[in-house]
Amino acid sequence: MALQETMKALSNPVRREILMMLKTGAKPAGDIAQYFELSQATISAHLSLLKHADLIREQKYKNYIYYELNLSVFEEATLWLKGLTNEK
Amino acid sequence: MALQETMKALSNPVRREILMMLKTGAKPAGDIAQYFELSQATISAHLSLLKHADLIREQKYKNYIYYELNLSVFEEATLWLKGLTNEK
DNA sequence: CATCTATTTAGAAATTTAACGAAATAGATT
DNA sequence: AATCTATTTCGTTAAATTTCTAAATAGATG
Repeated sequence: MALQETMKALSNPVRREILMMLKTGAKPAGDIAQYFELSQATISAHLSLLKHADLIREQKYKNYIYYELNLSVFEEATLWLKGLTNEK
Repeated sequence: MALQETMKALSNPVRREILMMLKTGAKPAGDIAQYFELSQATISAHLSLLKHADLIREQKYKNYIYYELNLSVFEEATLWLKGLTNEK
């Protein structure tokens, strides 16, 4: 089930912050890494996980790999939470 | 930050299922444990984590400890997701 | 085509998480 | 008070996660 991957991906604060960064638009991996006090490799691993969870997509341009939000997949997580809080 | 605890708690499938179980009303720990093929001790640990994340509350009655959803805290998680999906 | 540059992959260490059985606790019930 | 019952706590183990450095790759650029 995809929900598990989504929730797992969202459970890490670095990954959540990456997602927040991408709210304002696609960014190359290097820009993202620079923002954190973590190695490029570590950020790359987080990006890979987010990508596998389908929360972000990559798009190559020139020498760079731009990452951008894939909003549609958040729906499922939102719905799960709603299902809990709403209807009786 | 509370969001971290909330997200961490929600990242585990057993804990999410426990929350779903509690949708229909408060249940004693034993009833919850019986539903899973996991030891009482393991379920107790999950309940403890959910309690610390403030997603559930306990309520003692007779010999039992009933657990129930504490819906208000889900709001924060919902809002975080909304903040991501809604307007830039 | 040789070499930068951006990024990923590999391998390893440290930490966290999830699980168990056994022992402890706390509250009813007899 | 003694005992039963529901649940937690303890100590341990196995697996997963997060991080690092170093090496590999893949595309531009000169």
